[in-house]
Amino acid sequence: MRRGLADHVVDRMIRSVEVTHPRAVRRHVPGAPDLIARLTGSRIAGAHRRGKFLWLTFQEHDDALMVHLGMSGQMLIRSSGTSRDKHAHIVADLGGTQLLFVDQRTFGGWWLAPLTEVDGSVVPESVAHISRDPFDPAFDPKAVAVRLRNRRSEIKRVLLDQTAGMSGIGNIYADESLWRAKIHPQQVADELSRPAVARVVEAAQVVMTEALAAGGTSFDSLYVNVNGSSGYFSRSLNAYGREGEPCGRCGASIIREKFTNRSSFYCPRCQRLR
DNA sequence: TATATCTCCTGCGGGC
DNA sequence: TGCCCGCAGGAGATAT
Repeated sequence: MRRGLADHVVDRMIRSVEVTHPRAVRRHVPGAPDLIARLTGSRIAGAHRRGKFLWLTFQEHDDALMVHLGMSGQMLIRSSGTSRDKHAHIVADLGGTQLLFVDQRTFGGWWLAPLTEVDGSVVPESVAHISRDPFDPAFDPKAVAVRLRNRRSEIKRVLLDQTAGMSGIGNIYADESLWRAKIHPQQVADELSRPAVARVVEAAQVVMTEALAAGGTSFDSLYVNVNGSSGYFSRSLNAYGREGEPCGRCGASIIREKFTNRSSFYCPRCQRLR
């Protein structure tokens, strides 16, 4: 999505902004009128990302437009005059084209945040606490493995914690990474061996690289790029969503278990709790 | 201070 | 057919 935005919106000026759902801008504390006023007339300078956080920078000022897609958010490019999507909560007119923020479940949103320097990188303040993701040039797998292994919590919880050492991993990629590394999701991180944690980090890098190459993981029309096309990584999933199906490695039936208001999928034979 | 749980939300599918 | 319930899940707030 970041790449798509870089291709379609960089160097474009925001001519007007319309906010039709207050929840979409709830993280912009001064409110929708302030967000609209500060974006209008701004020319987009760049599109950036860390983990699941996306932001646009501008030529005129040092505030970044933060974008988080939550579960169902989309950033879509449409020709002006195209019929409005029911869940298009924010529309930015770029002159001839529109940048839409569409979000069915309203977990995502837009807000402005000042840029700041953290650990040698310039990022929005909202991202200062978020760990680097595996595609960050400064991502250090060995240092990340040490940080993860310091946590006395289940390894899957640690992977989902965006501040724990590595960001960008959600429920799907956590299950896929742990399947690949042959680690049980409930294994406590600080009870894992150094090689085992290193294996998890490496597996996460591989899983996310493959997913990125496939355009992301899509199960339905909610997961699309800026042009509305879906990713195809879901066809490559080994554990997530495969309850009762044979493990591609050993043939055992994939198990689904409740995990903090969501589900974990894993192979009971390859991923034993030790 | 570290870790765990709750909450927000909408559309869909299943059960009755 | 219509109603109700559970489920999906990211991240901040709140609780332990």
